Order: sequence, then structure tokens, then C-alpha cells
Amino acid sequence: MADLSSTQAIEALGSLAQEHRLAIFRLLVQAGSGGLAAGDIAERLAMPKSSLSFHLAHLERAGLIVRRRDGRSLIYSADYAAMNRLVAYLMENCCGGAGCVDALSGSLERIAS
Amino acid sequence: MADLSSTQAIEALGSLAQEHRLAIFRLLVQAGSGGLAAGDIAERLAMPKSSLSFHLAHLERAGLIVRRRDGRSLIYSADYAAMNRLVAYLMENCCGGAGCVDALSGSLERIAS
DNA sequence: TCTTTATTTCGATATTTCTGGAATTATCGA
DNA sequence: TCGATAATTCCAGAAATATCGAAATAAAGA
Repeated sequence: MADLSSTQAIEALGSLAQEHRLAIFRLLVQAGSGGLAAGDIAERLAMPKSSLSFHLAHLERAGLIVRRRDGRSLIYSADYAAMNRLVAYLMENCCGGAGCVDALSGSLERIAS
Repeated sequence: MADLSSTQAIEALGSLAQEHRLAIFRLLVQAGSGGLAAGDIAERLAMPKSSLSFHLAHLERAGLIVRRRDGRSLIYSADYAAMNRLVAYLMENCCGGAGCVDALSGSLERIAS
């Protein structure tokens, strides 16, 4: 699993830095590896299909989600590995060394329990 | 240390999702708590002062950096706690549960060593 | 093949963000 | 107080993003 370049990190950060796209991504994370059809997402988030399509394409370009076809539906799902790479990038490049690692260990334990 | 709202997370993500701002932030992380004067940053990153000022204001608004005055200089420094909150937000809301925590534990160990 | 369903792509517009020179504000030292 | 230094704010234009209806594409089933 190769490290992210800063260009890739910027792409990913920019994708998540938008109200609708963050909501889409969070929904897909919740949905798990089964993913959700575009139509389902549009309905749940109550947004016009063409707008949704624009944001899905953005997230896919950034590598944060993947899609597969199932009959007439296109199923989108979160790429957890990509997200891990992004978080790892932030921890390695944008955190304050040991203090940061300690602080985050606490968070990890909280989430795991 | 209160959790980030999704609006705050979007602000922070948007601040880092820009070439110059990411470079500024990384530089400030490296610089440590002593921080750097605006002029130093402008020189090191070779950018016009007014542009730099725009980006510093953006990062400060997002809560990722803080500034203090020292004589004629304004010293900027990274707010590690804010960064930790952002990473924690991503792990809690945008990661795939246990699998994600395991993957990131590995990263933490790698960074710590 | 024709129709229906699922979704994307196109296109025009509105909005936001970025850029950098010029003018302005704040501080220091003589 | 004056002159020099450090930085910001102002401004206008350029570039990038977001919005969403209408038209186009892809697949399924009768």
C-alpha cells in the first residue's frame, strides 16, 4: 500500500471538504462494503441526480470510492484503504510527532471499544 | 477537547486541500511550537506576501494555526490539538470500523518508531 | 425491438476561491 | 516624531467549483 503523494492527499482532502461529498462518503462508510446504488444515495440525501453524479465522480477521481455495475444500477462503495492512506498521510506529515501519536492512540482505543 | 462538528471538519479539510496551504501547514508542523514569522514563511515558500497572508488567514480561520505577535513580526504556529481533532473526526466518521483501527495502529507504530 | 428504469453527460449560470500589486496599519529604534 | 521594517487589507480580474434541468447512454424485460 503505497504512500500518498501530496498531490493525491490534496485531491482526497478536497473531495471530503464539501458538505454533500462528506455526507455521501460518510453514508457509504456506514453502508459497508456492499455499497449503495446511486439512486439510493440520491434519495437518502435528497439531492438532484445530476448533482449527485457530479460529486460521486469527484470522489471517485480522488480514489476515495469505487463503483461497480449491477444490472441497471451503479453501486458505489467507500474505499477504506484509500481513507487509511489519507489518515496515515496526515499523521506522518501534518502531526506533531510523538505527542500527536499519543493523542491519537487514545482516540483509537475509544473508537475500538 | 470537544469533537469537531462536520462543519468544522469541512473547514479544516478545505484549508488543507490547497497546495500552498498544505505546504505552509507542513512547514509549521516541522517548525514546532516556536513557529515561524510570516516573512520567513514567504521567503521559504517563495510566495508573494499578500498571497501568503490570504492563506494564513484561511488556516487560522479553520483553527489549524495560531498567531502571536513578537515585535514587528507575526509568528504563526501549527495547532497540533486541532490537527488531532481532525484526524480523530476522520477515524470516527469516515473509517470502516475495526479494520480501519487495525490498519492505523500499524501506521502509528511505524511513525512512533 | 420497444419501453422503462438507472444513471451520466452536457451546458449555461451562479458562486466561490485564488492571485498579486498598491495602499494601509503596527512596531521599533534613533 | 521620522524612517524603515513587517505584515495585513483592499481591490479587481482570472480561474476553478457547484448547481441542476434537459438530453444522451446503458441495461433489462416484454
